[in-house]
Amino acid sequence: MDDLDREILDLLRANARMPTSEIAQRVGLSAAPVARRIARMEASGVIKGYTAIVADSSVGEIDAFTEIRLTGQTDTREIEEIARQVPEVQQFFTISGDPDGLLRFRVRSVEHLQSVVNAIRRTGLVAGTKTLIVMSTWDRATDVGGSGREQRALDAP
Amino acid sequence: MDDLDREILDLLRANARMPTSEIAQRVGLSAAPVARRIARMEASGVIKGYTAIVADSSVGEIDAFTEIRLTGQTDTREIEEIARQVPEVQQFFTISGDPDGLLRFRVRSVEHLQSVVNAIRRTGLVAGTKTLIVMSTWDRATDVGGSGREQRALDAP
DNA sequence: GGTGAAAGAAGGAAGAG
DNA sequence: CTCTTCCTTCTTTCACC
Repeated sequence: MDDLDREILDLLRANARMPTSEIAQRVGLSAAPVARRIARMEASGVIKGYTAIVADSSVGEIDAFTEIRLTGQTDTREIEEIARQVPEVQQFFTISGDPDGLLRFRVRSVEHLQSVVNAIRRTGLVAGTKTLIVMSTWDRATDVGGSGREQRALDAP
Repeated sequence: MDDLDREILDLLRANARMPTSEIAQRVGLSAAPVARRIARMEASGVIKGYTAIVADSSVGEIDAFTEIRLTGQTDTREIEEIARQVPEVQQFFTISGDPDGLLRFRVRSVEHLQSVVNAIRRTGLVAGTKTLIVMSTWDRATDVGGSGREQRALDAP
């Protein structure tokens, strides 16, 4: 993991479908070593995957978050069990503090939302939930003009 | 937007780097119409982009969410202004209810986290913040075994 | 939506620094 | 040990049916 790897990661975060040859050109290498670096990062788990960012509303779906508070004796790792039981859950985050976790899911309607929230409660693992319905989303990685380095302003703490 | 488009979306969500030829094979079409459909969805804004999912901890970064409550007179669309002023912000979500928004960002350290939270407060747009530090993440789209259709359990409300 | 040809990208092998 | 340069194979893209 050197600076070149981090540059490659930034470019892939901005556009996961960017050809290796273009990445190579931007970081000042030829294509072969870039491909090898990407393969290495995929194998080592630094890169967990590539995904398309879809405007849920244009597919007629609702994007929502549910904060969950686990029951006293529940290990935070059991949040995975909720995701397993509720197939609408797309992502979860284990949180240090309050709440204990954040679930993100997509539903087709408000009725469907209700049934998903109830399914989460029915797992018996959660002491309480609070659901946040997303009205709009924005992502720097895919925003226009965001074409590389300016996406990582992590240099100035 | 027909069922074929939705299948293609599912496959791209699961693996944005999947070759068009393989998508074509899975949905039972040839490569050319699949490429046309993807291009159309990109142009119409259904597909907003493609991104790599990176294990932040392996890059030595902290992933965090901050719930924000806006000051009384602030339009929810001004959350965009916060993202513009605080370059560490990677994503934001406009929420219906309480809180008004959710910001997601990456930082290098706890000190850096503090400075970002303060930068958010300093915008003058927020009445309050609550920050959630992510300990672990999971994403169905990139989870092993998630190879297509079973990711969309949206059929049974 | 399918087909076929041209342009381009990916992956592998050999060699230079 | 890592980058570069080819070379082959596969993919994408564009014409047109």
